Amino acid sequence: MINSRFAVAIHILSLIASGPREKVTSEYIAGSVNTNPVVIRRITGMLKKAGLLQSQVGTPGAVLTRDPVEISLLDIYLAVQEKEDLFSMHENPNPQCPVGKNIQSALEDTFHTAQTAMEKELASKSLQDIRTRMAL
Amino acid sequence: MINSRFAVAIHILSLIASGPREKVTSEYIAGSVNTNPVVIRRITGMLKKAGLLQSQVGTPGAVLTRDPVEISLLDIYLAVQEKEDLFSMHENPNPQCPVGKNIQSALEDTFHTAQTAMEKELASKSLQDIRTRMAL
DNA sequence: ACCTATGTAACCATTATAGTTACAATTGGT
DNA sequence: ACCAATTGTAACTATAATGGTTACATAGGT
Repeated sequence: MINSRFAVAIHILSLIASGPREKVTSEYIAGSVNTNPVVIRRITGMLKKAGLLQSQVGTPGAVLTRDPVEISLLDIYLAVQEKEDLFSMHENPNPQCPVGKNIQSALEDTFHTAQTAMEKELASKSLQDIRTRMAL
Repeated sequence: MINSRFAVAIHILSLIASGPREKVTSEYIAGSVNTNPVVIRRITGMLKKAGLLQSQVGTPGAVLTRDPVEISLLDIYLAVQEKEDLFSMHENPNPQCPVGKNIQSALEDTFHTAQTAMEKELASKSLQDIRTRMAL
């Protein structure tokens, strides 16, 4: 199961896209998400590192670096996910066994295809699409 | 990240599809997967509950209930996944806030679409496809 | 100077996962 | 009838990821 950072990140970016900068502090966002401000700042840090927003110590709030139409859900997803593989493999299957020897390469390709199908779907939706769905 | 039970389950079913029944004991499978026999029996239990294989206390091994061509990777995936949602949501966003109020329903649909894209890909591949890739 | 906010580090509680030990129940061979 | 082997589970452990929390250094705005 994919962690809730993705959902929270979309929530955060939606707020930043809407509010005036000074309003969307980590404190304020935390109030909307219903969590601790540090959790927000942690995720904000990931989004910043990915180049999706800008912020500064001492200056309240944050701003998007580009238009919500230009931010795909895949951009957001990749920003907050540390593992780049969606599926896990078991380590060290027995190479003496025909199945153990070949299972990994066989699965690698299949897993990659499935992951790509999901990511393609995320790539086709923008932050603005989500905002529109919320009637913002 | 999706747990390795899925990969192990495919491994297990591949062995059962190949070997003669008496040979593919949990002990033998564990040797190929490189783990503990109980881990194998645990996953085998899930696959059995999903109707993908048959086994009996006292009788070594297991058999598939249908042809590998008729077992999709989605069947296997669903058999070993307990949560049916791929994406997590944050609980209790603030209903006083326009975003907090609408984020969940907005994401629900989007997440569902992305998950479906991935599952559709898994549904299009069979256990036999994997076996073929392993040259079995 | 003072207040407020960001950015991090450090720590904790909870949960999922995989591995392990132990054992009851059942089958088949002798 | 007995024994060995095997499945099916329960229970426990270790590890890692996650989210929440406290604490604090740093920077801006008044």
